[in-house]
Amino acid sequence: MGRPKKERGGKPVLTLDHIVETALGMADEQGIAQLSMRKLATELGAGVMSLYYYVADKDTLVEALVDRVASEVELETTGDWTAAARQLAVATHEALLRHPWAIPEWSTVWPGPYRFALTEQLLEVLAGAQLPPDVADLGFHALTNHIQGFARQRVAYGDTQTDTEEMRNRVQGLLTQGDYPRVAEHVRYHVEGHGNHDEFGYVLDLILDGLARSKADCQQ
Amino acid sequence: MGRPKKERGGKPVLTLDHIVETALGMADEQGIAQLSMRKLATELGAGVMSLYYYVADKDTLVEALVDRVASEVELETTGDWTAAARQLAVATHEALLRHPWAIPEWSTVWPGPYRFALTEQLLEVLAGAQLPPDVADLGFHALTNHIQGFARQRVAYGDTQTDTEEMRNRVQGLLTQGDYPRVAEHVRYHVEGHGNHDEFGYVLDLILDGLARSKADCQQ
DNA sequence: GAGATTATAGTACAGCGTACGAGAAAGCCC
DNA sequence: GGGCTTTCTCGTACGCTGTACTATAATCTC
Repeated sequence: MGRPKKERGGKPVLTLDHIVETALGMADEQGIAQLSMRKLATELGAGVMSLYYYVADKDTLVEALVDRVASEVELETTGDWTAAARQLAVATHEALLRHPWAIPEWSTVWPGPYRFALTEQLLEVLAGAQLPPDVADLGFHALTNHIQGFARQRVAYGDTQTDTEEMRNRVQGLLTQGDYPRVAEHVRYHVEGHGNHDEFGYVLDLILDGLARSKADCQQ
Repeated sequence: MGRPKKERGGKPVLTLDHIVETALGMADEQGIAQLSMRKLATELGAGVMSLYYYVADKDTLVEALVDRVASEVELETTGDWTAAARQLAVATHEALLRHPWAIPEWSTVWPGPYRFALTEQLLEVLAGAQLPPDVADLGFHALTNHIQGFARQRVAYGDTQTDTEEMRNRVQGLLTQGDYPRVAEHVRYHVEGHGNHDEFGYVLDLILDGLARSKADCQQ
Protein backbone atom coordinates (compact mmCIF):
# COMPACT_ATOMS: atom_id res chain seq x y z
CA MET A 1 0.00 0.00 0.00
CA GLY A 2 1.43 3.30 -1.13
CA ARG A 3 2.83 5.34 1.73
CA PRO A 4 2.55 9.11 1.46
CA LYS A 5 5.83 9.41 -0.39
CA LYS A 6 4.79 10.36 -3.87
CA GLU A 7 6.15 13.05 -6.06
CA ARG A 8 5.26 14.34 -9.44
CA GLY A 9 7.45 16.76 -11.31
CA GLY A 10 9.74 17.16 -8.31
CA LYS A 11 7.11 18.84 -6.13
CA PRO A 12 7.27 18.40 -2.34
CA VAL A 13 5.17 15.87 -0.49
CA LEU A 14 1.91 16.67 1.26
CA THR A 15 0.64 15.50 4.61
CA LEU A 16 -2.50 16.35 6.53
CA ASP A 17 -0.31 17.60 9.35
CA HIS A 18 1.73 19.74 7.01
CA ILE A 19 -1.40 21.19 5.46
CA VAL A 20 -2.98 21.97 8.82
CA GLU A 21 0.21 23.45 10.20
CA THR A 22 0.73 25.71 7.19
CA ALA A 23 -2.90 26.77 7.22
CA LEU A 24 -2.58 27.56 10.92
CA GLY A 25 0.36 29.81 10.26
CA MET A 26 -1.45 31.63 7.49
CA ALA A 27 -4.59 32.07 9.60
CA ASP A 28 -2.50 33.44 12.45
CA GLU A 29 -0.85 35.94 10.17
CA GLN A 30 -3.69 37.14 7.98
CA GLY A 31 -6.86 35.97 9.67
CA ILE A 32 -9.04 33.14 8.57
CA ALA A 33 -11.04 35.29 6.18
CA GLN A 34 -7.92 35.74 4.07
CA LEU A 35 -7.17 32.03 4.01
CA SER A 36 -8.15 30.44 0.71
CA MET A 37 -7.51 26.99 -0.63
CA ARG A 38 -5.56 28.46 -3.52
CA LYS A 39 -3.30 30.56 -1.34
CA LEU A 40 -2.76 27.61 0.96
CA ALA A 41 -1.83 25.36 -1.95
CA THR A 42 0.55 27.96 -3.34
CA GLU A 43 2.19 28.33 0.06
CA LEU A 44 2.63 24.57 0.12
CA GLY A 45 3.99 24.55 -3.42
CA ALA A 46 1.20 22.25 -4.52
CA GLY A 47 -1.82 22.33 -6.79
CA VAL A 48 -5.14 23.37 -5.30
CA MET A 49 -6.87 20.09 -5.89
CA SER A 50 -4.14 18.13 -4.20
CA LEU A 51 -5.44 19.44 -0.90
CA TYR A 52 -8.74 17.71 -1.47
CA TYR A 53 -7.09 14.34 -1.23
CA TYR A 54 -6.49 15.01 2.46
CA VAL A 55 -9.37 17.31 3.28
CA ALA A 56 -12.99 16.86 2.28
CA ASP A 57 -14.01 20.47 2.52
CA LYS A 58 -12.78 23.87 3.44
CA ASP A 59 -15.17 23.65 6.35
CA THR A 60 -13.65 20.45 7.66
CA LEU A 61 -10.22 21.99 7.25
CA VAL A 62 -11.35 24.84 9.48
CA GLU A 63 -12.68 22.31 11.97
CA ALA A 64 -9.27 20.68 11.97
CA LEU A 65 -7.63 24.07 12.46
CA VAL A 66 -9.78 24.87 15.46
CA ASP A 67 -9.03 21.48 16.95
CA ARG A 68 -5.37 22.12 16.34
CA VAL A 69 -5.76 25.20 18.55
CA ALA A 70 -7.56 23.12 21.17
CA SER A 71 -4.64 20.70 21.11
CA GLU A 72 -2.36 23.43 22.46
CA VAL A 73 -4.15 23.43 25.79
CA GLU A 74 -2.29 21.42 28.40
CA LEU A 75 -4.70 19.03 30.11
CA GLU A 76 -2.46 18.07 33.02
CA THR A 77 -3.25 20.05 36.14
CA THR A 78 -1.95 20.32 39.67
CA GLY A 79 -3.55 21.18 42.99
CA ASP A 80 -7.17 21.10 44.09
CA TRP A 81 -10.17 21.56 41.84
CA THR A 82 -10.09 25.37 41.89
CA ALA A 83 -6.44 25.40 40.90
CA ALA A 84 -7.10 22.81 38.21
CA ALA A 85 -10.06 24.70 36.78
CA ARG A 86 -8.02 27.87 36.85
CA GLN A 87 -5.19 26.27 34.93
CA LEU A 88 -7.52 24.90 32.26
CA ALA A 89 -9.27 28.25 31.89
CA VAL A 90 -6.05 30.23 31.65
CA ALA A 91 -4.48 27.79 29.21
CA THR A 92 -7.55 27.90 26.98
CA HIS A 93 -7.69 31.67 27.15
CA GLU A 94 -4.06 31.92 26.16
CA ALA A 95 -4.46 29.50 23.28
CA LEU A 96 -7.35 31.57 21.96
CA LEU A 97 -5.39 34.78 22.23
CA ARG A 98 -2.53 33.12 20.36
CA HIS A 99 -4.97 32.44 17.51
CA PRO A 100 -7.58 35.20 17.60
CA TRP A 101 -9.21 34.10 14.35
CA ALA A 102 -10.29 30.93 16.18
CA ILE A 103 -12.42 32.75 18.74
CA PRO A 104 -15.56 33.16 16.65
CA GLU A 105 -15.10 29.65 15.24
CA TRP A 106 -14.57 28.10 18.68
CA SER A 107 -18.24 27.89 19.52
CA THR A 108 -19.60 27.75 15.98
CA VAL A 109 -17.76 24.77 14.60
CA TRP A 110 -18.51 21.22 15.71
CA PRO A 111 -15.82 20.21 18.22
CA GLY A 112 -12.99 17.89 17.25
CA PRO A 113 -11.34 15.28 19.49
CA TYR A 114 -8.99 17.69 21.27
CA ARG A 115 -11.76 20.13 21.97
CA PHE A 116 -13.91 17.32 23.34
CA ALA A 117 -11.05 16.09 25.50
CA LEU A 118 -10.65 19.58 26.91
CA THR A 119 -14.33 19.85 27.72
CA GLU A 120 -14.25 16.40 29.24
CA GLN A 121 -11.35 17.41 31.42
CA LEU A 122 -13.03 20.54 32.73
CA LEU A 123 -16.19 18.61 33.49
CA GLU A 124 -14.10 15.97 35.23
CA VAL A 125 -12.46 18.61 37.39
CA LEU A 126 -15.82 20.07 38.34
CA ALA A 127 -17.18 16.61 39.07
CA GLY A 128 -14.25 16.08 41.42
CA ALA A 129 -15.22 19.24 43.27
CA GLN A 130 -18.37 17.55 44.58
CA LEU A 131 -20.49 20.58 43.90
CA PRO A 132 -24.28 20.36 43.88
CA PRO A 133 -25.30 19.38 40.33
CA ASP A 134 -26.90 22.68 39.42
CA VAL A 135 -23.92 24.63 40.74
CA ALA A 136 -21.54 22.42 38.79
CA ASP A 137 -23.56 23.06 35.66
CA LEU A 138 -23.68 26.78 36.28
CA GLY A 139 -19.96 26.72 36.98
CA PHE A 140 -19.15 24.96 33.76
CA HIS A 141 -21.13 27.44 31.70
CA ALA A 142 -19.86 30.42 33.63
CA LEU A 143 -16.27 29.29 33.03
CA THR A 144 -16.63 28.51 29.33
CA ASN A 145 -18.66 31.64 28.72
CA HIS A 146 -16.06 33.68 30.55
CA ILE A 147 -13.25 32.18 28.50
CA GLN A 148 -14.95 32.76 25.20
CA GLY A 149 -16.60 36.04 26.06
CA PHE A 150 -13.47 37.58 27.44
CA ALA A 151 -11.34 36.51 24.52
CA ARG A 152 -13.91 37.90 22.12
CA GLN A 153 -13.90 41.18 23.93
CA ARG A 154 -10.17 41.58 23.99
CA VAL A 155 -10.08 41.04 20.27
CA ALA A 156 -13.14 43.19 19.56
CA TYR A 157 -11.75 46.13 21.48
CA GLY A 158 -8.30 45.85 20.06
CA ASP A 159 -6.53 44.59 23.14
CA THR A 160 -4.31 42.37 21.02
CA GLN A 161 -1.80 42.67 18.24
CA THR A 162 -4.70 42.41 15.81
CA ASP A 163 -5.95 45.91 16.49
CA THR A 164 -6.28 48.15 13.48
CA GLU A 165 -6.09 51.89 13.08
CA GLU A 166 -9.79 52.03 12.33
CA MET A 167 -10.66 50.10 15.46
CA ARG A 168 -8.71 52.46 17.66
CA ASN A 169 -10.43 55.41 16.02
CA ARG A 170 -13.82 53.90 16.71
CA VAL A 171 -13.00 53.33 20.37
CA GLN A 172 -11.57 56.83 20.56
CA GLY A 173 -14.75 58.26 19.05
CA LEU A 174 -16.80 56.32 21.54
CA LEU A 175 -14.85 57.83 24.41
CA THR A 176 -14.81 61.43 23.20
CA GLN A 177 -18.35 61.75 21.84
CA GLY A 178 -20.93 62.22 24.54
CA ASP A 179 -23.34 59.46 23.45
CA TYR A 180 -23.51 56.37 25.63
CA PRO A 181 -21.78 57.78 28.72
CA ARG A 182 -22.10 54.53 30.66
CA VAL A 183 -20.52 52.58 27.84
CA ALA A 184 -17.68 55.08 27.68
CA GLU A 185 -17.27 54.82 31.44
CA HIS A 186 -17.19 51.05 31.17
CA VAL A 187 -14.59 51.07 28.40
CA ARG A 188 -12.49 53.51 30.35
CA TYR A 189 -12.71 51.28 33.40
CA HIS A 190 -11.21 48.47 31.40
CA VAL A 191 -8.68 50.49 29.44
CA GLU A 192 -7.31 52.09 32.56
CA GLY A 193 -6.97 48.67 34.11
CA HIS A 194 -8.57 49.82 37.41
CA GLY A 195 -5.46 48.74 39.28
CA ASN A 196 -5.71 45.15 38.14
CA HIS A 197 -3.92 44.18 34.99
CA ASP A 198 -4.90 40.53 34.88
CA GLU A 199 -8.58 41.11 34.33
CA PHE A 200 -9.24 37.68 32.97
CA GLY A 201 -7.75 36.03 36.02
CA TYR A 202 -9.48 38.47 38.33
CA VAL A 203 -12.98 37.71 37.11
CA LEU A 204 -12.04 34.05 36.82
CA ASP A 205 -11.20 34.01 40.51
CA LEU A 206 -14.46 35.71 41.32
CA ILE A 207 -16.29 32.91 39.55
CA LEU A 208 -14.25 30.20 41.23
CA ASP A 209 -14.64 31.82 44.63
CA GLY A 210 -18.36 31.98 44.08
CA LEU A 211 -18.47 28.29 43.26
CA ALA A 212 -16.37 27.39 46.27
CA ARG A 213 -18.60 29.51 48.49
CA SER A 214 -21.71 27.78 47.10
CA LYS A 215 -20.18 24.50 48.11
CA ALA A 216 -19.30 25.76 51.58
CA ASP A 217 -22.79 27.18 52.04
CA CYS A 218 -24.19 23.82 51.11
CA GLN A 219 -22.02 21.86 53.50
CA GLN A 220 -22.28 23.97 56.62
CA MET B 1 -33.81 67.53 -4.71
CA GLY B 2 -34.99 64.17 -5.90
CA ARG B 3 -36.86 62.26 -3.24
CA PRO B 4 -36.54 58.47 -3.28
CA LYS B 5 -39.38 58.11 -5.74
CA LYS B 6 -37.61 57.20 -8.91
CA GLU B 7 -38.39 54.44 -11.31
CA ARG B 8 -36.69 53.14 -14.36
CA GLY B 9 -38.41 50.69 -16.66
CA GLY B 10 -41.25 50.36 -14.16
CA LYS B 11 -39.08 48.79 -11.43
CA PRO B 12 -40.09 49.21 -7.78
CA VAL B 13 -38.48 51.75 -5.51
CA LEU B 14 -35.67 51.00 -3.06
CA THR B 15 -35.19 52.23 0.47
CA LEU B 16 -32.55 51.40 3.03
CA ASP B 17 -35.29 50.18 5.33
CA HIS B 18 -36.78 48.01 2.63
CA ILE B 19 -33.38 46.54 1.81
CA VAL B 20 -32.56 45.79 5.45
CA GLU B 21 -35.98 44.33 6.11
CA THR B 22 -35.84 42.05 3.09
CA ALA B 23 -32.29 40.98 3.92
CA LEU B 24 -33.41 40.23 7.47
CA GLY B 25 -36.16 37.98 6.20
CA MET B 26 -33.78 36.13 3.92
CA ALA B 27 -31.18 35.72 6.66
CA ASP B 28 -33.84 34.38 9.01
CA GLU B 29 -34.96 31.85 6.45
CA GLN B 30 -31.72 30.65 4.94
CA GLY B 31 -28.99 31.82 7.27
CA ILE B 32 -26.61 34.66 6.63
CA ALA B 33 -24.14 32.46 4.75
CA GLN B 34 -26.73 32.01 2.02
CA LEU B 35 -27.44 35.72 1.76
CA SER B 36 -25.77 37.27 -1.24
CA MET B 37 -26.10 40.70 -2.73
CA ARG B 38 -27.34 39.18 -5.97
CA LYS B 39 -30.06 37.12 -4.31
CA LEU B 40 -31.08 40.08 -2.22
CA ALA B 41 -31.35 42.29 -5.29
CA THR B 42 -33.36 39.67 -7.12
CA GLU B 43 -35.70 39.33 -4.16
CA LEU B 44 -36.15 43.09 -4.24
CA GLY B 45 -36.71 43.06 -7.99
CA ALA B 46 -33.75 45.37 -8.48
CA GLY B 47 -30.32 45.28 -10.05
CA VAL B 48 -27.42 44.24 -7.86
CA MET B 49 -25.57 47.51 -8.08
CA SER B 50 -28.61 49.50 -7.06
CA LEU B 51 -28.07 48.24 -3.53
CA TYR B 52 -24.72 49.96 -3.39
CA TYR B 53 -26.37 53.33 -3.55
CA TYR B 54 -27.77 52.71 -0.07
CA VAL B 55 -25.13 50.42 1.37
CA ALA B 56 -21.37 50.86 1.17
CA ASP B 57 -20.43 47.24 1.67
CA LYS B 58 -21.84 43.86 2.32
CA ASP B 59 -20.14 44.11 5.69
CA THR B 60 -21.91 47.33 6.62
CA LEU B 61 -25.17 45.76 5.49
CA VAL B 62 -24.55 42.95 7.94
CA GLU B 63 -23.78 45.51 10.63
CA ALA B 64 -27.12 47.14 9.87
CA LEU B 65 -28.83 43.76 10.03
CA VAL B 66 -27.38 42.99 13.44
CA ASP B 67 -28.43 46.39 14.69
CA ARG B 68 -31.88 45.74 13.31
CA VAL B 69 -31.96 42.68 15.59
CA ALA B 70 -30.78 44.80 18.51
CA SER B 71 -33.61 47.21 17.80
CA GLU B 72 -36.13 44.50 18.64
CA VAL B 73 -35.09 44.55 22.29
CA GLU B 74 -37.48 46.58 24.41
CA LEU B 75 -35.49 48.98 26.57
CA GLU B 76 -38.29 49.98 28.93
CA THR B 77 -38.20 48.03 32.16
CA THR B 78 -40.24 47.78 35.34
CA GLY B 79 -39.39 46.95 38.94
CA ASP B 80 -36.10 47.05 40.78
CA TRP B 81 -32.68 46.57 39.24
CA THR B 82 -32.78 42.76 39.31
CA ALA B 83 -36.13 42.73 37.56
CA ALA B 84 -34.90 45.27 35.05
CA ALA B 85 -31.70 43.38 34.32
CA ARG B 86 -33.70 40.20 33.96
CA GLN B 87 -36.06 41.80 31.46
CA LEU B 88 -33.22 43.13 29.36
CA ALA B 89 -31.41 39.79 29.39
CA VAL B 90 -34.51 37.79 28.50
CA ALA B 91 -35.52 40.19 25.75
CA THR B 92 -32.04 40.08 24.24
CA HIS B 93 -31.93 36.30 24.47
CA GLU B 94 -35.28 36.04 22.72
CA ALA B 95 -34.27 38.45 19.98
CA LEU B 96 -31.15 36.36 19.33
CA LEU B 97 -33.13 33.14 19.20
CA ARG B 98 -35.51 34.78 16.75
CA HIS B 99 -32.51 35.44 14.48
CA PRO B 100 -29.98 32.68 15.15
CA TRP B 101 -27.68 33.77 12.34
CA ALA B 102 -27.04 36.95 14.32
CA ILE B 103 -25.51 35.15 17.30
CA PRO B 104 -21.98 34.74 15.93
CA GLU B 105 -22.13 38.23 14.43
CA TRP B 106 -23.38 39.81 17.65
CA SER B 107 -19.98 40.03 19.26
CA THR B 108 -17.89 40.13 16.10
CA VAL B 109 -19.39 43.11 14.32
CA TRP B 110 -18.90 46.65 15.53
CA PRO B 111 -22.07 47.70 17.39
CA GLY B 112 -24.61 49.98 15.81
CA PRO B 113 -26.70 52.61 17.62
CA TYR B 114 -29.40 50.23 18.86
CA ARG B 115 -26.84 47.80 20.18
CA PHE B 116 -25.03 50.62 21.96
CA ALA B 117 -28.29 51.86 23.43
CA LEU B 118 -29.00 48.38 24.75
CA THR B 119 -25.56 48.14 26.34
CA GLU B 120 -25.99 51.60 27.77
CA GLN B 121 -29.29 50.62 29.28
CA LEU B 122 -27.93 47.48 30.95
CA LEU B 123 -25.00 49.44 32.37
CA GLU B 124 -27.41 52.09 33.57
CA VAL B 125 -29.49 49.48 35.37
CA LEU B 126 -26.42 48.03 37.03
CA ALA B 127 -25.23 51.49 37.99
CA GLY B 128 -28.58 52.06 39.66
CA ALA B 129 -28.04 48.91 41.72
CA GLN B 130 -25.27 50.64 43.65
CA LEU B 131 -23.05 47.59 43.48
CA PRO B 132 -19.34 47.84 44.27
CA PRO B 133 -17.56 48.77 41.01
CA ASP B 134 -15.83 45.45 40.51
CA VAL B 135 -19.02 43.53 41.18
CA ALA B 136 -20.93 45.71 38.75
CA ASP B 137 -18.29 45.04 36.13
CA LEU B 138 -18.31 41.32 36.78
CA GLY B 139 -22.09 41.37 36.68
CA PHE B 140 -22.18 43.11 33.34
CA HIS B 141 -19.80 40.61 31.78
CA ALA B 142 -21.47 37.65 33.42
CA LEU B 143 -24.82 38.75 32.05
CA THR B 144 -23.68 39.51 28.51
CA ASN B 145 -21.58 36.36 28.38
CA HIS B 146 -24.51 34.34 29.63
CA ILE B 147 -26.81 35.83 27.02
CA GLN B 148 -24.43 35.21 24.15
CA GLY B 149 -23.02 31.94 25.37
CA PHE B 150 -26.36 30.42 26.08
CA ALA B 151 -27.83 31.45 22.76
CA ARG B 152 -24.80 30.05 20.98
CA GLN B 153 -25.20 26.77 22.78
CA ARG B 154 -28.87 26.36 22.02
CA VAL B 155 -28.14 26.87 18.36
CA ALA B 156 -24.99 24.73 18.36
CA TYR B 157 -26.76 21.80 19.94
CA GLY B 158 -29.82 22.09 17.80
CA ASP B 159 -32.21 23.39 20.41
CA THR B 160 -33.89 25.60 17.84
CA GLN B 161 -35.74 25.29 14.60
CA THR B 162 -32.41 25.52 12.84
CA ASP B 163 -31.32 22.04 13.81
CA THR B 164 -30.37 19.76 10.96
CA GLU B 165 -30.49 16.01 10.56
CA GLU B 166 -26.71 15.86 10.64
CA MET B 167 -26.53 17.81 13.86
CA ARG B 168 -28.93 15.48 15.62
CA ASN B 169 -26.92 12.50 14.41
CA ARG B 170 -23.74 14.01 15.80
CA VAL B 171 -25.31 14.61 19.19
CA GLN B 172 -26.78 11.11 19.11
CA GLY B 173 -23.37 9.64 18.34
CA LEU B 174 -21.87 11.62 21.19
CA LEU B 175 -24.40 10.16 23.59
CA THR B 176 -24.20 6.55 22.43
CA GLN B 177 -20.46 6.22 21.86
CA GLY B 178 -18.52 5.77 25.06
CA ASP B 179 -15.90 8.49 24.51
CA TYR B 180 -16.22 11.59 26.64
CA PRO B 181 -18.56 10.23 29.31
CA ARG B 182 -18.66 13.50 31.25
CA VAL B 183 -19.59 15.42 28.11
CA ALA B 184 -22.33 12.91 27.39
CA GLU B 185 -23.55 13.23 30.94
CA HIS B 186 -23.57 16.99 30.63
CA VAL B 187 -25.49 16.94 27.36
CA ARG B 188 -27.99 14.50 28.84
CA TYR B 189 -28.40 16.77 31.84
CA HIS B 190 -29.43 19.57 29.53
CA VAL B 191 -31.48 17.56 27.08
CA GLU B 192 -33.50 15.99 29.86
CA GLY B 193 -34.16 19.43 31.27
CA HIS B 194 -33.30 18.32 34.84
CA GLY B 195 -36.72 19.38 36.01
CA ASN B 196 -36.24 22.96 34.90
CA HIS B 197 -37.34 23.90 31.42
CA ASP B 198 -36.34 27.52 31.49
CA GLU B 199 -32.63 26.94 31.77
CA PHE B 200 -31.70 30.36 30.54
CA GLY B 201 -33.81 32.04 33.17
CA TYR B 202 -32.63 29.63 35.83
CA VAL B 203 -28.94 30.39 35.38
CA LEU B 204 -29.80 34.04 34.87
CA ASP B 205 -31.42 34.10 38.30
CA LEU B 206 -28.40 32.41 39.81
CA ILE B 207 -26.23 35.22 38.45
CA LEU B 208 -28.58 37.94 39.62
CA ASP B 209 -28.94 36.34 43.04
CA GLY B 210 -25.19 36.18 43.31
CA LEU B 211 -24.91 39.87 42.49
CA ALA B 212 -27.61 40.79 44.97
CA ARG B 213 -25.90 38.71 47.63
CA SER B 214 -22.57 40.43 46.94
CA LYS B 215 -24.28 43.73 47.57
CA ALA B 216 -25.90 42.50 50.77
CA ASP B 217 -22.58 41.10 52.00
CA CYS B 218 -21.02 44.45 51.34
CA GLN B 219 -23.62 46.45 53.17
CA GLN B 220 -24.01 44.40 56.31
C1' DG C 1 4.71 -7.37 -16.94
C1' DA C 2 -0.38 -6.44 -15.62
C1' DG C 3 -3.44 -4.22 -12.84
C1' DA C 4 -4.93 -1.91 -8.79
C1' DT C 5 -4.04 1.71 -5.59
C1' DT C 6 -2.33 6.07 -4.04
C1' DA C 7 -1.39 10.61 -4.82
C1' DT C 8 -1.00 14.96 -7.56
C1' DA C 9 -2.88 18.35 -10.40
C1' DG C 10 -5.09 21.04 -14.66
C1' DT C 11 -9.25 22.64 -16.39
C1' DA C 12 -13.66 24.39 -15.90
C1' DC C 13 -17.85 26.17 -13.77
C1' DA C 14 -20.95 28.55 -10.98
C1' DG C 15 -21.09 31.86 -7.67
C1' DC C 16 -19.33 35.80 -5.07
C1' DG C 17 -18.38 41.17 -3.91
C1' DT C 18 -17.95 45.23 -6.23
C1' DA C 19 -15.36 49.04 -9.45
C1' DC C 20 -16.64 51.58 -13.24
C1' DG C 21 -19.39 54.05 -15.96
C1' DA C 22 -23.71 54.82 -18.55
C1' DG C 23 -28.10 56.54 -18.38
C1' DA C 24 -32.93 57.75 -16.92
C1' DA C 25 -35.86 60.73 -14.18
C1' DA C 26 -36.70 64.53 -11.49
C1' DG C 27 -35.47 69.09 -9.30
C1' DC C 28 -33.71 73.72 -9.91
C1' DC C 29 -32.77 78.12 -12.06
C1' DC C 30 -33.17 81.42 -15.62
C1' DG D 1 -39.28 76.24 -22.23
C1' DG D 2 -34.31 74.93 -21.91
C1' DG D 3 -30.33 73.72 -19.73
C1' DC D 4 -27.68 71.92 -15.54
C1' DT D 5 -27.38 69.31 -11.58
C1' DT D 6 -28.61 65.98 -8.43
C1' DT D 7 -30.65 61.61 -7.36
C1' DC D 8 -31.15 57.08 -8.33
C1' DT D 9 -30.83 52.64 -11.08
C1' DC D 10 -28.29 49.15 -13.30
C1' DG D 11 -25.37 46.32 -17.10
C1' DT D 12 -20.95 44.83 -17.77
C1' DA D 13 -16.78 43.14 -16.35
C1' DC D 14 -12.92 41.67 -13.24
C1' DG D 15 -10.75 39.01 -10.02
C1' DC D 16 -11.62 36.02 -6.55
C1' DT D 17 -13.74 31.94 -4.32
C1' DG D 18 -14.77 26.53 -3.44
C1' DT D 19 -14.74 22.40 -5.76
C1' DA D 20 -16.58 18.59 -9.45
C1' DC D 21 -14.58 16.14 -12.89
C1' DT D 22 -10.96 14.11 -15.10
C1' DA D 23 -6.29 12.86 -16.42
C1' DT D 24 -1.96 11.11 -15.17
C1' DA D 25 2.14 9.76 -12.85
C1' DA D 26 4.27 6.84 -9.34
C1' DT D 27 4.18 3.03 -6.61
C1' DC D 28 2.49 -1.51 -4.59
C1' DT D 29 0.66 -6.20 -5.35
C1' DC D 30 0.61 -10.30 -7.65
